[in-house]
Amino acid sequence: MFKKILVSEDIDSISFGLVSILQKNYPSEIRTTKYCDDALLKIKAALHEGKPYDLLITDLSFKDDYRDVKLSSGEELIEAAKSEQPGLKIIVYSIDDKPYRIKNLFDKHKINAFVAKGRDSSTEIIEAMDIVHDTDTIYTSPQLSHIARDMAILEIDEDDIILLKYLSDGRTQPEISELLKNAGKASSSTSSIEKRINKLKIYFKANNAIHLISTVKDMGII
Amino acid sequence: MFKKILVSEDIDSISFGLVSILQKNYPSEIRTTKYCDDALLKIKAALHEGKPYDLLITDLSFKDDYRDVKLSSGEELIEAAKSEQPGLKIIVYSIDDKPYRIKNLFDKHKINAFVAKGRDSSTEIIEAMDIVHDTDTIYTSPQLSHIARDMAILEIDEDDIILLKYLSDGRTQPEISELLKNAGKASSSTSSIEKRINKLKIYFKANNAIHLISTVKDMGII
DNA sequence: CATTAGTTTACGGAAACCCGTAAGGCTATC
DNA sequence: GATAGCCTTACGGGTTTCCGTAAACTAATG
Repeated sequence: MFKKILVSEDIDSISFGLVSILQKNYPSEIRTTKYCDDALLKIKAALHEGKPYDLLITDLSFKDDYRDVKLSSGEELIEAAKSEQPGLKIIVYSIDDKPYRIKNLFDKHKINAFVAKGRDSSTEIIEAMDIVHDTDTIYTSPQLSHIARDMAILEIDEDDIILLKYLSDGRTQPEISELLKNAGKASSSTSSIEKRINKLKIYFKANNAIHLISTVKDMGII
Repeated sequence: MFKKILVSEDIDSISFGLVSILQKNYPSEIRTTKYCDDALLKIKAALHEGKPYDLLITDLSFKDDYRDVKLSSGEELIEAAKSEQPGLKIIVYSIDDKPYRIKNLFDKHKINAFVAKGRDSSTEIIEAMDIVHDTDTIYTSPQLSHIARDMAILEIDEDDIILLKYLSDGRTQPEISELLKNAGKASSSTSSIEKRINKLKIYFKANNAIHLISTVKDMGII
């Protein structure tokens, strides 16, 4: 059983509800933070005291407000936390159920579970905690199981993402070519860019570039 | 003070947290639902019994799942609820802080308050409830006050929205022209469509159509 | 009815995008 | 080092979009 849990979630009602759910099920020590920076500080401090957290439950998106923050997203917090305390188990609790982001979380950030905010998230959180604690198996909410399938065929890379972002920023293809050349990227000719866009249009079944950007934005890829 | 409150929110942890906050402050009768359809049924039933709800607190977006639903969004629930019980006070509690949607909620759906899910939403909910109960003033979360300003200059109409949706669906301008003609819309020539797109590009400071669609999607207009 | 103002449509050239084909370059293998 | 396969780049012509200008239409006014 987890002894010391940190909850990182900015929306007060969610944080409140989440803590209630946890307390109802486990006699753990639970701390909450509303900012990623604070979460990292707490993790560091606990590590220093020799009483480290053994589980981090975090959201992905945090609202901007008046405060200047170093870590502005769950991804950044996870990366920072892992480099401080590599063994820390991490459960992401988020509304964002876009295949690409979830895939990234498991592949790059080595999170242990992804629980989607939803009608049954309280039971899923508990399930996830049990599995993550006892085994090295990863956990995802049942309704996201289809994503495992999507993930397999999701073969778009960093460069694709960059290109899509340039397009969505209103750059023309010659402009993008220049930008990529200056960034020292390979295959930066207008021709290659055309080809890449074409590949993406086929992949996402888009009629034209506008449709493509619309689609990838809906999917949360950019 | 509100005597009978209905909370319509699909994510269990939020619903749980919200109810705790309400109970801590008011001795009201509180019911919760995870589906808009159920919320409407509860409102109808209470009305029939002669013990109607006097406040509805609802989210805007609800997750799809296995259940077939008639009302799939908060907007639809609000419209249905208002037609059943015009006097019902409504507070929207949502993460979606896009000017256009909020403007619509106040203008078309005559909601009484909009509280943004955030770090201080528990106090804001209480504030909103006090104001909405005692007066006919509308309430919005303080951090959204800038939206009142944005709202004033937000002069895009239904036809603009339709056009933007067609564009984001990958239609060409001649195709859109045909579609609008068939729908019996005025100013449906390719020329007029060009002109309208151009107006929108200027308005949203977009370099090209891709950029335009990207921008309006970010703003939650479509 | 003539004039004016505002809106819608038409048109044409320039720019950007789309799409197929082909040439050039790199690597691996025999 | 010749060959084949793969990736990148180049090029050309067709389509779509972009943008300015002008014509046609509508409605209101004197």
